[in-house]
Amino acid sequence: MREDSSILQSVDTAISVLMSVAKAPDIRLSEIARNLGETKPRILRMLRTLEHRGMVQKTQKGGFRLGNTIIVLGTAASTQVDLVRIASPIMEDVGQKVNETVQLRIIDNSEALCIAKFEPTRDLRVHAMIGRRRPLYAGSRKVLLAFLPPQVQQQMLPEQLDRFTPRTVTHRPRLIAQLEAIRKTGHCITRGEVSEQIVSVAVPVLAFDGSVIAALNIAAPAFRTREDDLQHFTTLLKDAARQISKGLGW
Amino acid sequence: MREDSSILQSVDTAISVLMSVAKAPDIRLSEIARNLGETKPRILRMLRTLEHRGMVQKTQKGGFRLGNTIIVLGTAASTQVDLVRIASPIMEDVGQKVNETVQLRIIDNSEALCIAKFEPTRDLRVHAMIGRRRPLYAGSRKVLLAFLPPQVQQQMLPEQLDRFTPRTVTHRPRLIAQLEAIRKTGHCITRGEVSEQIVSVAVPVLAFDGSVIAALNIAAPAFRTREDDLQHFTTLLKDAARQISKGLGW
DNA sequence: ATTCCTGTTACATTGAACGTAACGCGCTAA
DNA sequence: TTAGCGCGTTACGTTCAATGTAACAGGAAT
Repeated sequence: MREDSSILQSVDTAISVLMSVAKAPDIRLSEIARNLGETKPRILRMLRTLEHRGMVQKTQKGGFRLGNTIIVLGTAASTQVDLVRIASPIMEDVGQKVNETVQLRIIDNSEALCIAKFEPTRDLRVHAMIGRRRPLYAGSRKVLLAFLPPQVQQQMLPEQLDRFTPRTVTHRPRLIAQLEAIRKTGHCITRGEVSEQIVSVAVPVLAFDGSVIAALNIAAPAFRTREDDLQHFTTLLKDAARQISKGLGW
Repeated sequence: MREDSSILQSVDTAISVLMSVAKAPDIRLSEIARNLGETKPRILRMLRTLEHRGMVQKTQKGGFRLGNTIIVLGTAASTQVDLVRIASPIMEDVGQKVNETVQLRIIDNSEALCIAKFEPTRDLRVHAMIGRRRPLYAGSRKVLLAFLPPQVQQQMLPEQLDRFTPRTVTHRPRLIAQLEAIRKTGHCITRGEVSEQIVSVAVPVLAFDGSVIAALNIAAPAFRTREDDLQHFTTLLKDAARQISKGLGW
C-alpha cells in the first residue's frame, strides 16, 4: 500500500471528513476525529474551513451536516457527468413502464456504486440508494465483471466471497462460469443472491469506446414477478442500454 | 480583510478548484491556475487529490469535470438539509398547480442563492438554476431583506445598486419603502425588475425560531399572467410557506 | 525551426499545519 | 456540593507537508 506522494494529505482528510458527515448527519466533531483516528484540533480546523465555504453547516444540536454548497455542486455534477445526465430520463421511462425500481451502477474502488435510481410510487418496492456500495460478485451487478479481462476480474474480487443469503455464489469457479454465460446472452438474471425474495435483471451499458462502464438493472419482489415479466424487463433494459450507449457516443 | 487563521489554505483552495470545475465543465488545469492566481504544480496536486477521491474526473479531451463522489454527496445533502428535503415535495405540488416555475432561495454571502426549483414541462417557461446567485435587491427575492434588522440590511446591500432593466429599483429610499410594504403584506410582487417580461411573487419561509431563512417564489411570463393569477399565486405560496415552516418546527 | 502553449517532474526552502497540553464548560454521578 | 468525564476550544513551539522555482517533454500553430 504505497501512499502516492502527489496527494495533499490535508485535502484528502478533509474529504474524509466530508464523507463522515455525509454518512452520519448531526455527527459531532469528536466522533469524526475518533472514526478517522485524527486529533480533535485537526478536525476542528477542517470543519471550520468546510463550514466557511458552506460545505457543511452546524445543526441546532451542535453537530454537523452537509451544507448548501454541496447541494449546488451535486446539481452541477448531475449535469456534468454524461452517464447520469443521459441515463436519468431513460431510466425514468423504463421505471414508469414496469413500475419497479431501476438502478444504474458503476465500478468504483472494486465495488459496485449506485449513481442513479428510479423508484416507483407503489407501497411495496425495492429500496435503492444513491451512494450505496455493494460487492461486485453478488446479484445482477456481476454484469460489471463479466466483460472485464480475467486478470482484472481477479483484482476486483476479494479473497473471500462473503455469503449474504443461501443463494449467494461464493464458489469462484461457479462465478466464472456465470460470467461466461452473461457474456453469451448479454444480460444477467439473479434471484435472492443479496436479499431474499428479490429478483434482479441487469444489462451492461457501453461507453463511447465500447467498454462496459455501467450496469442498468431492474429489481423487483420475487412474488409478483413471473418468468415472462423477466423477459420483458430484459428486452426493455437492453433497449434502454442501447439508447444510453448511443448518447455516450458508442 | 483579515484572513481567519483557523482556515486551512490548501483545503480552502481545493474547494475553489472544485467550484471552478463546477462552473466550467471540461476546464483545463492551466485555466484553473490562471483564474485562481495559483501556480500550476499546486493546482495539479489539488486535482490529483480530488481525482483520487472521485470528486473530479478527467474528460476525454484532457479537461476536468465533477465526479461521482460529488453526485453521491449531493444526494446525501439533499436529504440532510431540512429546508430542501421538506420544501421539495411542496414546491412540486405548487408548481404542478400553477404550471409555472417555482424557486427556493436563501441568503448566502450577501447574495440570493437558489437551492431548489421546480420547472414545468411547457415550452415557454422561466428558466431556473440551482446554484445561481443574484443580488438581493432586485426582483421578488427582496423579501429576504424585508424582515432583517435595518442595520443588517445595509450590510447586505452593495455600495451601488446596479440596474438590470428600466424597472430595477436602484434608489435606496424607494427600496426601503418597498421593504416596509412587504413587511405589512407578507409578500412581494415584482414585474420585470431583473428580466423584462417576467413577473414574480415571493413569500418568506420561517425557520424553527421564526426568523426568515428562505424565499419561496413563482416566476412567470408577464403576458400570460393576469392580476387574479398573481392573487392565486400569492395564496398558494403563503400556504406552501406555512407548510414548510411547520415542517421546520415553527 | 521557432514559438507558445500544454502537463509534468525534481528539489531545496519555509511557513502552514501539526500535536501536545491545558483550559472552560455542561453534563451525570456520587 | 464535589468529582469526574466528555465536549469544544485555545495557545504555542516544532516539523515536515506543501510550496514555488526552474527545467523538461510533447503537441499545435506559426
